[in-house]
Amino acid sequence: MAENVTLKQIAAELGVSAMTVSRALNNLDNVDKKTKKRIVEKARSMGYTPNRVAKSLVSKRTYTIGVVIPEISHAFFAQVVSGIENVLYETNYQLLLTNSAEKTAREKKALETLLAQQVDGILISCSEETEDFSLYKKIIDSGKPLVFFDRCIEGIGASTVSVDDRKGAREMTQHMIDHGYRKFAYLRGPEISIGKERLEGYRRALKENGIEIRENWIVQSGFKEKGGYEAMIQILESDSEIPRAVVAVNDPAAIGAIEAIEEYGYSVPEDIAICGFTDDIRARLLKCPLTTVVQPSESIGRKAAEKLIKVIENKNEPIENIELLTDLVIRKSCGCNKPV
Amino acid sequence: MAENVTLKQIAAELGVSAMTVSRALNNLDNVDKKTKKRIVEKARSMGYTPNRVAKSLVSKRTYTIGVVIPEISHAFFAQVVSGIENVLYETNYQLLLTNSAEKTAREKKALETLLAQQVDGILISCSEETEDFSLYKKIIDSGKPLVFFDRCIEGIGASTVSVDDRKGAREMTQHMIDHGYRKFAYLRGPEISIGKERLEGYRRALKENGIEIRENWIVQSGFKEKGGYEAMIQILESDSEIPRAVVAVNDPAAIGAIEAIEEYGYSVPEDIAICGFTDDIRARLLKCPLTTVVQPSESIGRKAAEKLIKVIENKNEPIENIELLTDLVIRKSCGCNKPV
DNA sequence: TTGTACGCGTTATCAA
DNA sequence: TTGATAACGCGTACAA
Repeated sequence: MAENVTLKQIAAELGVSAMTVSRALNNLDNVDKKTKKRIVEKARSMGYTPNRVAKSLVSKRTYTIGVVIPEISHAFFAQVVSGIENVLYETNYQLLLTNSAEKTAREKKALETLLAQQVDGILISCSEETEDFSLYKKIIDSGKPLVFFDRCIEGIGASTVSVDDRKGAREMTQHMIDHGYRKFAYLRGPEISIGKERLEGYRRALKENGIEIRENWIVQSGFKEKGGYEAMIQILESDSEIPRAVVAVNDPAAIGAIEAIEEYGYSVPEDIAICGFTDDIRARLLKCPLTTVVQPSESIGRKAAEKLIKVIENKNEPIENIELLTDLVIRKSCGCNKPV
Repeated sequence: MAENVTLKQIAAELGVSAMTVSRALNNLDNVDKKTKKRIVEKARSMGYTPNRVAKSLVSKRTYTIGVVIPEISHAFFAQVVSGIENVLYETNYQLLLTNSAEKTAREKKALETLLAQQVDGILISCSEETEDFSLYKKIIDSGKPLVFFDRCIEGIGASTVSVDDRKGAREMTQHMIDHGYRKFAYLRGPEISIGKERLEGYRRALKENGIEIRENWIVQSGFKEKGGYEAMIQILESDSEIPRAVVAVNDPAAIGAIEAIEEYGYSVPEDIAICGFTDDIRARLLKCPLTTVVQPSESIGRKAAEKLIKVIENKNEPIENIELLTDLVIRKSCGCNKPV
């Protein structure tokens, strides 16, 4: 295969030095107009493309951003990535995408590879499994720019971009309370930022309204359909009673739970009202459209990428915890247009 | 910030040469066991990470694959990327993701950047807009491994991985014909591979059954909801008659068309039956679930990545046009469980 | 205006 | 078993 054309080759063809070619092609200094013209034309005709690898080795900049997400095929993350990509396109950075598949080990490997690749910065949304933050800390302490998005670790020296999960969950729960529900269950996510924050929002809302918090109705569901399904079954079988309303950590979990509810012969929202979080693309299309909390996914990606680039380009950029606002989307699954 | 540790630094600490460190860390040759142990430990304690940029400069390999897709937030492509990512993870390649946003200009820039980055190979699904294949041809002719997926250009020297679109469209249309429909309209995509193939499948099916093909009911819709909506309106207003059945180039177009149909006071499938292509995540969830053709999106990504890696690692790898099979998913929108 | 020398971090090659 | 040297392609610094 035709090897890539190099500065040296162009120089040889033209009988000038490689340096002159470099200068001409980078619009630098004073290069004789005629020489420059010859060089530019020759470069084009030979199909020259600057070798970024060599450039990076010298400049210690790769103009590449590493992104670690827990699951690409999850629509929310796809949209976040889309937001990131748009910013990087505008700013001439490249996107190196890795997937942790929710596994700590895979996330670790991804981060190490990104560092080896000399990415200029890292955007990461933590895997569901990760409990040990020491690797994040090490990277941050080494001075490598890093920004968390969506599933963030605050207080370890990096900026974060997330939605105000606690507030969103609290408002959602409050909405259900306002409608008269009193017997609540909660499908909780793992012990990472958003899981914790949303549960806390749920707890607050109940507490503020003097409603009993049944700990055995706060069940671990993870972030996926299957976990939601299983957690819901656990609740339905745990007691002689069933909850009147369920708040789920996200839409996939809620969708799984609905399946369980219906398998047990109950209907949504007449017997059990339920709401989610995320506004999954499917939420509005369900037989009983899901009430949920919208997260501005594309904006999260944009903001995170913008912040990261600021950090990269200005070492004094302050650490920020950026919170975007959520909105409630009231559909049918919360039963708020029907009597309790 | 703490600069990255280099071989030289480790060597200096240990009083050996950089070369020995390199050998020890790469499990090469004969390195004294004790020396090796000392080196490995030192490397770990100093937090050494090999610099891939420097490695690449020497080896001319980056273990990086560039992917160009038309739209990340499109669920189908997100799944394809997921399939690609899985293969790359298993084979220790990295994924450089770019988005053409369906624009030729952006696609061109993406390809040039990927080449400058010295990716080992390229996976691309053509943008909707692209009509000039000379850049693809130039890249392929230069010997840079490239594999098309989903939206492919055949016959210009690169392998392709796609579904048998023509067959899928033909079967879908045949299914509607079997159910008794005779007055068909078609929402067509752009003039790229899959657009052409599906239209051809549609034409064949009608022809084989001796059904009239109304050219003014074959309308350009593009690949998105908005285009489908507008195309459908054009059909509904073009004539005193309306079609009894509509075959759409993909699900988003069909979804847009359904909106138009309903706005005009018709219902699906009673007045107008419709089917799509892709099995979008929303298809099954629509008020009237959409009959469609399933494409094995994740497999497309896997196969394309696997083929590309074979091409990279074996220069004699033959050019193939890999076709994956589609399946019909009969839901309600084709009206096949109701009288015509 | 143009050229030379050198270094970025790694590996291949040949010598010790 | 280990080391010295050169090379990958480019850009900085200095010299001509």
